[in-house]
Amino acid sequence: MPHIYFKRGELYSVINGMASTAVARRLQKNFRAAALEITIEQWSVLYHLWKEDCLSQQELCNRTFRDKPSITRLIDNLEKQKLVKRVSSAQDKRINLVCLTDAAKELQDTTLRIANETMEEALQGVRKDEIEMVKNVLQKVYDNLK
Amino acid sequence: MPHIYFKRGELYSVINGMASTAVARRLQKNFRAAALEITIEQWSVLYHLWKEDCLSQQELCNRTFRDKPSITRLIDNLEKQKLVKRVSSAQDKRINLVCLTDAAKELQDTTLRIANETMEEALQGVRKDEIEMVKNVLQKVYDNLK
DNA sequence: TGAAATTAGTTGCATAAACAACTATATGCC
DNA sequence: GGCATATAGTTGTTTATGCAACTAATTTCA
Repeated sequence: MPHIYFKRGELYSVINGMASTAVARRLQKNFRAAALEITIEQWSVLYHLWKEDCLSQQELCNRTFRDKPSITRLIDNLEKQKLVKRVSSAQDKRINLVCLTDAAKELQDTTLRIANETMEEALQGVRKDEIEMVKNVLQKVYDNLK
Repeated sequence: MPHIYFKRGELYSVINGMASTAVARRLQKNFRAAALEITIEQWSVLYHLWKEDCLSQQELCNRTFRDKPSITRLIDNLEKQKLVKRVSSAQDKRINLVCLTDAAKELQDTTLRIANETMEEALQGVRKDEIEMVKNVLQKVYDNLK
């Protein structure tokens, strides 16, 4: 009868997303407080498009760690809100390029400022080298399971 | 025009749940492979009940970091699957105590073994002191936003 | 060339989460 | 006692996720 309960440091509490959920909720709350009508999931897609516009849906899957149906529906909703549009690729008709509208471009600065402020708040009292170490460990966990 | 993009170490990638999502998916996959018909969210509720049976829904909210409607519906589904039952508290009629059935008690050992194995796999190459540091940082993040 | 396999994206279905509004019970306090 | 307030839980609505099955376009290769 194994009553081990995650002897290697309570993995459950390490990685159950307690912190990421808290950050996500706070970020969503701060968006709402600024009258920004987007979800953090939608924002995470826009975030990658601001770095590089007109990515394929598959590329957005890779960069946001979501599966294809999730991206399909996020893009559906972003398109309804006139924040992106699907443009069929001329080279490969299977591919939809997802491109930002002007309205989405206008959201960039405000939402990134809010995200940075939220992160500052979340990481108060955490040293840079600690952040680096957390990043490295979480990356290793991700790679271990990939 | 703030093009900072999380200067304090790409908080987005630190905490966006990439690792916790990967662990959750793997755990779910391993449950399915063992013909266990529960979701990881349901399992996370059972996990706390195995530690201490007959908690109130509110207490389950606190321990699993979920809000009340989420717990209501998780308990609804667990009750449909005959894994828990709601017992009205004699002292306070507002309170439902959520108690394990025998069927749920039988799931404990197998699912905990699978969870431990999944965690071993996820944490390969990660030292104990690194796990401790990650726990501490994520706890600090959580406390900062609470 | 043309059939098989691969890749990109969509749809259906079940579960889960966030938020607001709601009911019911209990507590505080005058 | 009785009214105001707080607490426990439920319901409705919208959004998001996971999985499987599906269509359409492209690539592989005999």
